[in-house]
Amino acid sequence: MKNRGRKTQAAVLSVLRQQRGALSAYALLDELRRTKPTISAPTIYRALAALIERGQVHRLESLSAFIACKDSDHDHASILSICDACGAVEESVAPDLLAELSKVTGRSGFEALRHVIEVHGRCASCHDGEAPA
Amino acid sequence: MKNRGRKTQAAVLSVLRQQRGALSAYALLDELRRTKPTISAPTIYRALAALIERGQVHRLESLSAFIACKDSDHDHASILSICDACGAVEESVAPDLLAELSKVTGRSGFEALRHVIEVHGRCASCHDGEAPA
DNA sequence: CGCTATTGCGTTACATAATAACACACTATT
DNA sequence: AATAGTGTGTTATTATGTAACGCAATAGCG
Repeated sequence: MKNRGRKTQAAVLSVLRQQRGALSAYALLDELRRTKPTISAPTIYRALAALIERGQVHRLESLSAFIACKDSDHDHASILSICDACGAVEESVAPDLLAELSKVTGRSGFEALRHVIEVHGRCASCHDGEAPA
Repeated sequence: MKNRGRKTQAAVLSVLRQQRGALSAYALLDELRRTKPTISAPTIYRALAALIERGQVHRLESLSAFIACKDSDHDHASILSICDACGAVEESVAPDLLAELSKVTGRSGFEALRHVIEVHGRCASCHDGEAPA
C-alpha cells in the first residue's frame, strides 16, 4: 500500500490551506488536536516532510513555520515574501533570478542544489496603512 | 558605559572565527564553557544579537547556526553558500541580484526590508571528491 | 484461509533551540 | 558615600525538532 500516511498529510494540508499566514508546527498540532486529540509532534513532522518533499508545503526557515504551496505545479524553488506586520506570505517565481544566483555562488565551483530565498518586509496593505509621521 | 557586554561578544566572535563552518548556539556555548564554565544560553544569544546587529555575525536560518562574517564592511545582505557535505560556508555579495529580488517581490507592492538568501549544495572540494559511480 | 515476515506509521520520551523574568553589578549623579 | 539607573548574568521555562520503540497493515507462503 502506497498511501498509508496520506490521511494525516491530507489533514495537515487542509489546515495549512485554511490559514492566511504560516503556522508553526505546534500551532498546527494544536489545530489538528481539535479533531484528533491523540496526534503528536513526530506525526506532524513526518507529514510535513512528505508534503515538503512533494512541493505541496514550504518551510519558512526564518520563521520555523510552514505554509501550503499555492500553485500546484513547481519543481523550482520559490521566493517567499513575508509580511512581518500581518504575517501574510506571498510566493513568487523567477527562474532567471535563480539561475543568476546559482551563477554567483558557482563562481568558486560551488554546486547549488537547494535555494532558500525569504524576503521580510511589509505587504502592500500594511505598508499603506502605516502612519506617515 | 557603552561596552559592558563587549567582553562576551569578543569571546563569541573569537570562537566563531576559529571555525571553518557554522556553529549552533549550543555548540558555541560548550566551546565557551571551556574557558568560562558558568556562561549560559541567554548570554550567548544576547552577544549574538549584538554581533548580528553590527553585521559581524550571520545567522544561518536554515541551519539554526551562526558564523562570523568574513568581510568587515557590508551593510547589504549576504548570499550564503552552505556545503552540506563539509559544512563550509561561503559569502557572496551581489547588489544587483538583491535589487532584482526586491523588484520581483515588489510587484505586488511588497516592501522588502531584509533578505534571507541561503544556497545549499556542494563546495568545489566536496563536489570534485565525489565518487563518480 | 491462517501464519509470518516486512514495512512504515504513530507514539513516548528526549534532545536541542530560544527566551521571559529576575537578581545583581557597574556607572553616573548628587 | 548613597542612590537611581542601566544593562548583564543567571535561573527556569517554553518552543522546536527528533531518536527509538512498538504496533498496525499488508504481502508472501504453507
